[in-house]
Amino acid sequence: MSIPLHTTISETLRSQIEAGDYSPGEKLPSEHQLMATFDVSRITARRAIANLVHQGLAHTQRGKGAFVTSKQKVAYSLSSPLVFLEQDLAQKGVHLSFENLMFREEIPSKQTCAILQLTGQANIYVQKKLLQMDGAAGAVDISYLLSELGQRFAAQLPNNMTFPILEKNNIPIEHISALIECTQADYEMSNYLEVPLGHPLMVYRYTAYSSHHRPILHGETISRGDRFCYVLNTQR
Amino acid sequence: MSIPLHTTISETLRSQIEAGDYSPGEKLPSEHQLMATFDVSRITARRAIANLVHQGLAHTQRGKGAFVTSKQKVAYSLSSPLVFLEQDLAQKGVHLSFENLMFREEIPSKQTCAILQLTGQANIYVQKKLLQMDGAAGAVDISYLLSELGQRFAAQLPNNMTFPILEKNNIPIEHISALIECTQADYEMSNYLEVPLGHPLMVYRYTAYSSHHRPILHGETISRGDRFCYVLNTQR
DNA sequence: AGATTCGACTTGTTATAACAAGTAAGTCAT
DNA sequence: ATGACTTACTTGTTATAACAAGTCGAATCT
Repeated sequence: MSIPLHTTISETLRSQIEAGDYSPGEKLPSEHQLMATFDVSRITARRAIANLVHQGLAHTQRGKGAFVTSKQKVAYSLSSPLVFLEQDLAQKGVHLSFENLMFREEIPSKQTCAILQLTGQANIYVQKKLLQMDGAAGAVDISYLLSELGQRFAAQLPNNMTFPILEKNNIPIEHISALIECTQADYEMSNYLEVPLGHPLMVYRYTAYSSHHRPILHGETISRGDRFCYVLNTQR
Repeated sequence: MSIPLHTTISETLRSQIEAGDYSPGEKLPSEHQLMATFDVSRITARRAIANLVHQGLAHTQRGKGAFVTSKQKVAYSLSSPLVFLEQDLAQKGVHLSFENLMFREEIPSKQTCAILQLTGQANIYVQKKLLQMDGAAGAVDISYLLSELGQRFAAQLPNNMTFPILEKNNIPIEHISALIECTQADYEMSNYLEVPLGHPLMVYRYTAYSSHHRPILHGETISRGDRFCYVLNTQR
């Protein structure tokens, strides 16, 4: 069984990257250079570069070229006691900032009603924030908050992360139930996070409970898989 | 600014998938059908399908066609008390089996030495297993075990998961330190896990400690991002 | 009834080609 | 020194084309 040409070329380039011939951030040969070097068509050269992009080893920019990706993940701790994202990243020398994309009251979906244990005709507040790490888009946080809390802190929430505001106002989070999965960037997320379509994303889907096991906040943090990871410790 | 044709087509197909026009497992229109429907070249039709594949919405098979992916993730619990993978999945009606790919003694890397706190010229046992869920490849587990444990349980370990063997032999795991990240499948992993190149994978990288905080096992479980997720509960 | 073959359909690979759109460096005018 | 313009290089989009390799169902043979 023969190996496709585009695979041969991309594996050659990968070996060169891994051997240190190309450093993170360094420009890879252009499509024309690859055509000449390997005596192939442009479509084959492009496919080889696309293979590297699909493996997260390179990224391309129209008019500029293809570059080796810079690998630098920030680890967020999931262990007890809860540490807030901003503080956790600040300890690691990463500046977290964010852009408020949405903050409004709306009718919750049935699923959100179930998760937040809402009765009657209660509304919720939905927030959407684009989190930037050292100025570069890193994650999108979408969350749903009990209406009474959304109203109460409407002035503060669009400009702050939610957990610290609750903490400051004597609404401490006692317990978080969460799921971690990875997905692939669709067009919406690829635009927000400045990644190619299909880029791996980590989703931290959480429900936060205050005292008496009351769910008050539900949401998900969708972060770039190449920029973010989670660490945790489990005791018997 | 105009939207590329291939994006228009793939977004149309995506809407149809999400509207239920195509059920999970159902065949999508062939490239020729898309060419006729949208009056485009084959390369544009192929690119539209590739967009869906990159988003995890479809998968293709040469000679057969393109199919809507079946979304079914298995959640593995990371919470205390530790539950072993086999039992956890069995409770969810998923049969876990595995194929032993490697079990041998070797000289550890410097990194593995540091993690397992090895002194002198100690060796370790490396194991590689392909985990199958209901017969389909779901994860690859690669782990490094203290040499004395590898030797002692050499007959049992290739045919069993490691944690239960240690438990049965009074070497209980007291604490696990772990990192969760996602990556993209390279050629090796795409072959093992039967996914396209670049498919998102979840990596659970762990170090397990026995009594007296002694690290005895280090490894990583690399699982298909479309088949697997983690759930956890965090208390204050 | 089962095995084999064949034809049609399907995706995968590789080629040539033209034009669009973005970037960067050099040149020129102010 | 700065801004505008030009040129060259780069990736992105879309087209046509041919052949390879896999799948499936129908027809034929044993």
